[in-house]
Amino acid sequence: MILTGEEPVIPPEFYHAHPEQVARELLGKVLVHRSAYGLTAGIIVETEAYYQGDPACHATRGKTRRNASMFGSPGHAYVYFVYGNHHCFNAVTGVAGKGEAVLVRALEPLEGLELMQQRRGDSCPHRRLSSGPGNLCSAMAINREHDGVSLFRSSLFLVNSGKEILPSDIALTTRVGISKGKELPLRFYIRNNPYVSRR
DNA sequence: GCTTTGATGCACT
DNA sequence: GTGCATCAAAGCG
Repeated sequence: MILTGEEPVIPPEFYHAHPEQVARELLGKVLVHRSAYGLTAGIIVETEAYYQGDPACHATRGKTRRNASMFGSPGHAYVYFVYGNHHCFNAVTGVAGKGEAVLVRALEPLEGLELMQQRRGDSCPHRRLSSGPGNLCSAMAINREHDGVSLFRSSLFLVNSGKEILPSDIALTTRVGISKGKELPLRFYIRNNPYVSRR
């Protein structure tokens, strides 16, 4: 599949739903970044939901400078820096003020492959270009400058691919890398997709 | 202030 | 499978 540039941008209303639903529906959608150096895009193949009251959710202990954009309008980005090395990209969902979001964990590279490779380094195998939340931010050049930006009218946005993901193709598991709420099944990925970060 | 920990990834065994 | 780089927030006092 190749982007024509005519794909409809996903409207803000799409994000006005429970993060669990958005996490499921984001699979198969395309994340696009028009940077100064060129365009990169990938199909979302792995997501995790973080909701109000969820012990693993960054918003659970209240609003801080770091997580402030989580409490903003749905359809905006929440990007944070973690482990001193990596950025993680989320789409804010639900209702403004609640602090709910969907973490995008892996993309199937679609456009700007050379640029992604350049950003990730020559030794990075194709399969790992944008597999894992830190890797995908690196490949897409997503960083804290994107924290809080609109996902429907900025250079970072989502479009419909027209590709339909069947419920039977979606796997549901527990989330990766958390210590609280680890038993909750809130991770979604496209079954048998080679770009998913972990089985 | 000072310590701990984290929604990670990579090199190495 | 294990160890560790690296640092900003959060938690504590």
